[in-house]
Amino acid sequence: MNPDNSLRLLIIDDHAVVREGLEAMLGVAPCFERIATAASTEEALPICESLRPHVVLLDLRMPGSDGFNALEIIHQRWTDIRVLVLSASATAAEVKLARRSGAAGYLSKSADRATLLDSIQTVAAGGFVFSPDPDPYPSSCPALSARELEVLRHLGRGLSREELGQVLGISAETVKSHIKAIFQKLGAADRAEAIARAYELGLLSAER
Amino acid sequence: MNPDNSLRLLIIDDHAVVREGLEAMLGVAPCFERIATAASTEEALPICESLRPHVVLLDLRMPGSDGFNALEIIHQRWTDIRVLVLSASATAAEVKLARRSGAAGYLSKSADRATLLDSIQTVAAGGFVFSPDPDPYPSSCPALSARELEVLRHLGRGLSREELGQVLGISAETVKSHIKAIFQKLGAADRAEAIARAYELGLLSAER
DNA sequence: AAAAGAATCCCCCGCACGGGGGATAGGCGC
DNA sequence: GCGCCTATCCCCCGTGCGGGGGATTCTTTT
Repeated sequence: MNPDNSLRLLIIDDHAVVREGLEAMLGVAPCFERIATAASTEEALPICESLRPHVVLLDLRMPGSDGFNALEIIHQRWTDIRVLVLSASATAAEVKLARRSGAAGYLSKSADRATLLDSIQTVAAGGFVFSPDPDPYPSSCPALSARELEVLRHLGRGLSREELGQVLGISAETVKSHIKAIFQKLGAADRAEAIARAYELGLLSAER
Repeated sequence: MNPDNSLRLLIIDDHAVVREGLEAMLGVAPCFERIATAASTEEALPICESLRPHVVLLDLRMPGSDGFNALEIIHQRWTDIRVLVLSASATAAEVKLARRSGAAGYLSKSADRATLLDSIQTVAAGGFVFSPDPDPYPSSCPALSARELEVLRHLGRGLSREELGQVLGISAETVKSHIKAIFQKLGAADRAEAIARAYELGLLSAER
């Protein structure tokens, strides 16, 4: 599909182990012209500009500017760059959200090397990789919708209904409806419990 | 310290990417006789028996039987095997717990390749690696008091001030004071943000 | 075509929440 | 003894929160 030495790849992950590991693992494949790495979004942007990678491997969970930010920025600024999201927990809701944010694919870290290489090539060729495979995680959560997950994330930042509505461009009443649905699905009595349950279920993660 | 080709290493991580990445990354080092991998605790135990690795690289965050289990089992069954814990978030409490559970070392995934290799060799030689280095994470938490942490935990269970007061045997007003202090220390606007920050800072942990 | 779900918006209402003031004890350091 | 911190308790007060009831448009599924 892709001739040898033709792909430029950028790996964005805050963990050196994952970063260097991926580099070592993919470095032996003949299809890459160059593999670059970045530990943060800030570090990644100038590299995108200069290297013009075909594919970006992006970890969603990073401290500071979270992965979704990076995803949206890259997708909007360089529409030709294909972003393949690599995440620890592949929640259905998060996959959906990633897709809507412009990702070309979403891969669990549980994927093996062959799958990873395949996915990179597929994505580079203009394809999409959104495996509907549920991750071997607790996942006994009644699947929040993409919108609900988005609301939930902002709840964790201390936003009021009103503020949240402004951020999302919807009315505070709608936000209320979403929050109500979240409570019901997570079996939470209030926002605090909802956030706690979200962390326990892996819907939110400490290593952003 | 260690002659070439003398070390047997077992990598335990549920993420294939990390597993194979580490393998590829460490494979080039001359000090290893053999590197094996396992995706779960169940998979790892028979390998420990047959391979008798000198060092086990263990990821604490795994679904099902969590990492601490594996750590304790391995440490008790094969006292000569040195376990080097590799974790995403190096919470002080978690490091302490790992040490007490028999780990020979605790390393953040943010550690670079050289540090990792060093640590493996140190541990294999009978040494310990418990870097008191705070992770490049927010970690600027102004130390909640024991009582405040207790209150915080219950907040995550959705208790009201009144209920919380009954559980702790104090008045709801006092609970309010504690909550107020928690907000101030964590810079949170409300309970939801307090819980989120607590998880991010490692004050609360998803893998109980 | 019909059913189901998601996302959007609206009403009423009670009360718990969180911010602002305090006060009184006990423990620890020096 | 004096300061500092923590834990405990109390008041007032506005408003945001969450529960209850709805409605309308979509898309997706059946």
